[in-house]
Amino acid sequence: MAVTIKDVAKKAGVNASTVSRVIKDSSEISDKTKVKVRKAMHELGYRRNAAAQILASGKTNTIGVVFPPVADKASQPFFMKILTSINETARDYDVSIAIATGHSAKELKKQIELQYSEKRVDGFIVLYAGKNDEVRDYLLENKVPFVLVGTPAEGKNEITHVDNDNMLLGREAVRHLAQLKHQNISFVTDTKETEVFEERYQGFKDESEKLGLNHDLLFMDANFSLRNETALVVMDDVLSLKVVERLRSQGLNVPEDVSLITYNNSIFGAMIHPYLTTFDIHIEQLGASAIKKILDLRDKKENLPEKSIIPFELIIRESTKARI
Amino acid sequence: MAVTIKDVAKKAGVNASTVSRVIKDSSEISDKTKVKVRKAMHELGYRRNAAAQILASGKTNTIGVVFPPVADKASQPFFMKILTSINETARDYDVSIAIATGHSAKELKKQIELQYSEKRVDGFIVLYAGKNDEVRDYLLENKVPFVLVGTPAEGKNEITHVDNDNMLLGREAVRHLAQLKHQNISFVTDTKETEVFEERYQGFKDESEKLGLNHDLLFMDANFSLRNETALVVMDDVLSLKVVERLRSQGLNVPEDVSLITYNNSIFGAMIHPYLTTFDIHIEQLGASAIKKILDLRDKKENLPEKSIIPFELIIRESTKARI
DNA sequence: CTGAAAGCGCTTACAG
DNA sequence: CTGAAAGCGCTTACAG
Repeated sequence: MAVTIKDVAKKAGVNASTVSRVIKDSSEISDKTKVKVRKAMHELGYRRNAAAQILASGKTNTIGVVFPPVADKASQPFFMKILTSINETARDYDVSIAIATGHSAKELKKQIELQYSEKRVDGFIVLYAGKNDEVRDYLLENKVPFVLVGTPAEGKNEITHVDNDNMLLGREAVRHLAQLKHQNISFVTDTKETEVFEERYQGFKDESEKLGLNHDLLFMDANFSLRNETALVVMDDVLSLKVVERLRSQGLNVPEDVSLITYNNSIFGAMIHPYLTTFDIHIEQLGASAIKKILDLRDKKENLPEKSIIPFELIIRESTKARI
Repeated sequence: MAVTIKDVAKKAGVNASTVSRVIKDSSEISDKTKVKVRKAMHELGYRRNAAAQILASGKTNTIGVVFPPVADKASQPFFMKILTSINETARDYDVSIAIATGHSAKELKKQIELQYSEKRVDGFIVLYAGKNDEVRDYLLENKVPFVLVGTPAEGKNEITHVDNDNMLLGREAVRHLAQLKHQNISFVTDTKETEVFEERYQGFKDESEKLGLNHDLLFMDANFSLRNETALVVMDDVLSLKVVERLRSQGLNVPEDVSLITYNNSIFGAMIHPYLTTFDIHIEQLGASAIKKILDLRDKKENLPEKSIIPFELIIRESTKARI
């Protein structure tokens, strides 16, 4: 039915193995033959059969992307954005993307175990870095190639991961606020479970102390309220929307009464006023770097785990303002 | 290396073809043999090789999901949510998901053309329904099985699609507002290009006229402002965030001065006050239904295109209020 | 530089 | 109900 390598071979007057070599642009084949074969491929509209190639070569050329086992992936633009970037970079390397989603780590583990054992994927990109994660344990134990986007709580040294410099991100936020003359600042989070939080908060603390600022940690829940802060560093811009609204309900306006700086530069930071001062963490680059890393790992170009640090960028908008 | 069908066959004392039949639970095989073979599979930890199965059977058992060619997929929780639901339903049918993303229809088309011609997917679920879409033209012309989530502007009769009843959604919004005694209402949108808009707006108009209400259409741009409206119907809850904020900047509060009802019931409708009165469009069901349809199409269980209508549900929260 | 052959791990008519 | 054989469309040592 479909045009195969054999049809091309016959038309070009060569052996099928030669066609195969031309497809992968083998340096063994003469240019003359290549031209001839390519012409035949083109005329016949040849397309390789992915399954046949995978079966014969043992390489799937597809990478699994693992989403976190939580219900609200949809509320964080991060995930859709990095998926897009991963998919688009993958295409440049001629690899496909499979996805794994689930409501629990157990479900996820089952899914990736299946994908890997049925030889559907060569490895994984894991989009979250929780503690004691069943998925990561499985991958590690079975020596499945994977890279983490984020920073693992344990095993930093055994796991290839790509992330921003979260400590520095914490420090830079403080520095921006200090430049604006703020002296009483707090860090606001809605989770203390993640490594991202810990690192950013650590950076926040270190720099605050270095600069001699009063600082504190605030948890965003029903009891959220300020003491004497004039500025806040908030974990992400979706959370910031809530914080801004809560402050307003307490009679405090951003940035007139309190400045706010946050992270991620998602669309939600520039949707309603005050537009948020935020750090762009370069999600496209995180995704692109992750796919490159996993391919290197698979091809054993890199054997040692390493951390890739993606630069960030401060976007100054309306939510931060000099204290007068 | 890995355990194959042959290993299982040898261990169970049967022929490889018998093992293959047991795997697909063929009714031809005796229960006795099935038990015996399954025991062997289990003891050896057998896993099928996906590529081999695809090559031999000609069925890929994977479906491509096509995202819209726009930059801001990430701002609409819809996409991540339906992707999750599609993936999870797909798993129940033992099918995998591939994705296609791109910045233009041309890019997308190239991608799906590749996926289909390399026999990586059996068909597609298309997540958008713009007019004059290159992707859809390609699918139609080449008789590639696909289902649309949404309603196509043209070819409603030739394309299997799943959607809510958008006309009814428009009418019901008006009805809710009418019950609350509002008489001057407007429909707010930021796009007039989509079929969803047209249908919801049509329903809005029809019902308004039927009930004798004053109605109008407002475009959300820099000039956005109300006339004498006391209530609005807004295209989605992310847009509603902007509308609420814009009104506030004009001295109008929701719901005290103007009521607002919207669609989608995303997380953003219940994140900051006023929590939005909204229609839940049952995205999980849209996704689940889409995957079932495409599999039926592939297996020719359904030959005729059909529209599946997914029910919706009104969630009353803070943004609508009786006029006094 | 190229060909002939074996093999990847399944499925599926065909035969009995 | 089960087996033997051919075949799906590639890749890759091996040989020359």
